[in-house]
Amino acid sequence: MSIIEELSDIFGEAFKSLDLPRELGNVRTSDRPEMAEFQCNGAMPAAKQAGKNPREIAQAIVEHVQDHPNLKDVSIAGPGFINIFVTNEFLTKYVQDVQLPKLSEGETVILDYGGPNIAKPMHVGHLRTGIIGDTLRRILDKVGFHALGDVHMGDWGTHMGMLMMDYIRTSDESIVMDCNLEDADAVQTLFDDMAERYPKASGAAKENPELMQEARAATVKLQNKEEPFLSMWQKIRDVSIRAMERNYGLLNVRFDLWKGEADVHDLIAPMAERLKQKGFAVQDDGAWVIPVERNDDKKKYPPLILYKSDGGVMYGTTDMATIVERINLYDPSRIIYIVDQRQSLHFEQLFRAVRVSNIVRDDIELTFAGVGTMNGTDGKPFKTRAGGVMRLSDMIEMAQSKALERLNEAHLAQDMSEEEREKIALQVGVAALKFADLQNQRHADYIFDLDRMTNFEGKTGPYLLYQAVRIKSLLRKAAEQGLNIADDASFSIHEEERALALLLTALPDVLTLAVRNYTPHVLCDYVYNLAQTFSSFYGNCHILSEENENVRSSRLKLCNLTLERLEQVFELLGIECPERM
RNA sequence: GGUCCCGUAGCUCAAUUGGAUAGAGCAUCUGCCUUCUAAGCAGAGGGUUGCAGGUUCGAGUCCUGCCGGGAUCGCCA
Repeated sequence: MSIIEELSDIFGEAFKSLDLPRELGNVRTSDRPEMAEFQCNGAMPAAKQAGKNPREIAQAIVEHVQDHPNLKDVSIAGPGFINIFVTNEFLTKYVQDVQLPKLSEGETVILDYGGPNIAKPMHVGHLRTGIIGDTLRRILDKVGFHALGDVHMGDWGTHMGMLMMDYIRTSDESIVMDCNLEDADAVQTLFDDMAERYPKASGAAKENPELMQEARAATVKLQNKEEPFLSMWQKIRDVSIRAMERNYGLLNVRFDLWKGEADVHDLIAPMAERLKQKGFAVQDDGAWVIPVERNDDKKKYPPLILYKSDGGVMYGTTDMATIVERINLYDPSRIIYIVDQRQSLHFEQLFRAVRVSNIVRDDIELTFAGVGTMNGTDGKPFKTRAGGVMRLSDMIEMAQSKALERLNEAHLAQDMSEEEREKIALQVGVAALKFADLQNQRHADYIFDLDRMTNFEGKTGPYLLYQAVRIKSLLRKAAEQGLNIADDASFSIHEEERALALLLTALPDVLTLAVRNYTPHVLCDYVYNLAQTFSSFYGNCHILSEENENVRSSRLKLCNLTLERLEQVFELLGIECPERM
């Protein structure tokens, strides 16, 4: 139980004793620290329901909880706010025993937050869905779900046909086939070659109908598992996965499932047959579609296209088949799509289609967790200075080298080897990149400014790492000097440490909030707040030189607990923290 | 034209889902390094929450109508 939950219980009981709903007793942290540590606002809605004066109800509640041993002071303010201060003993207990919420008994949740196409370099567009999705996966896993991240790559479309035909036409199949997957350099060379070829092949096919025809034919042969297409495709896929693993790895973004559209190819025909037989799919303009209109739609709603009029399938079809596969293999209670907000219509169609056709039971929750577009400082979709699409690997490299520059300027990590410093620079750069992104609300568009992000001052990833490293350094010094850290019995919280102590207890409720709305940014807010409050404490209270043994050992304990909490959140955000810098 | 999203300090973003005096960072200004890492700390200035109504004890948040920006609207993904 969290401190908020226990307080809510106390006040919930009080409301219940007045024949009012328990929920009115819900307590929250106060946004007015000088007036209260916690507050309960239930008296006002209660007054509305009961037709009474809110202050009278508040008064009754206060009288009911007046002598509770955990509460130091309870008072009424304004129209009926109940302001709460807790006792030191109560706070001390919770500071030392922060339990993360248990929101599931191991239900399976599938998160879909990848989507890169094979044979194409990853670009900045993959950054946001990747890190938000990965963080949500970590959060859900932490609170008791069995969370599975699926990369769901695009590996089965006409773009494969175009690329393969290009190799065949230039008699360069061997470049693909002879590549040794164990040789990192060879893999990189082939990947670069594909990255260069694909846009050319694609452009040529768009202009020349004959080439397009060839590419389509090759794609069909691939889908029929014919050689040499199948082997070639497998090689291209393997090499691409290596590249994805590298990029995602640098960002600490992990997946449990490396599946792609190809994995569900064989499920499509039987699924479509069933849909036709049962009448869920109908013919329209030569295409097979699933109508998904509803009576309360204000405007006619476009159907999901199952088969195009030329017999080909669309991404809605593969997405449906993917849902079929996921239900068959993993029996999830939720599927969450962390994808670009601009696809909201597509997913609404998809969800309606699988519901009306009874592919998905009512008790399975399908969620479209759309993410906003990443724009440049001009407010338009993010581009490089030259106007092109920025590769993800280039962006990570820029963040790293900027971090290295700043480390040198600030005279940090100067006593280390160059290799160590490089590693720290990567950790700092990635922290900057991820935190800059994760702290924004998920669904809104946001402006991505590399210069601002790599400034490393204020509300940034590097600030967080800096605070954590400072604590580590302090604790090392304390250990060297043989100083004691307070144990449970001797630990006490003093006035100037109270704000920090209160924050240390707040993580469970923040986590619950992040899960409820799938919004990791509340965690960023929390961790920054904690780091800043610690920094203020650190500036105001000297620790190692404190002469009062009890005060010193208790402060060391607070340092320990703060570090623990910071590292817990870093883990959830997929941010690595160095030992020293 | 329909639908969806957005509009909060000079800039970039928050605001615990309807709560008290709308908070942070950057930028600007003032202090603080012979004591634990100054990527820091303490403080100041900066707001008609796009506009106009409505709902109620109470609105940045909900409703209606405007204005402005973006996305999207069947055979691409």
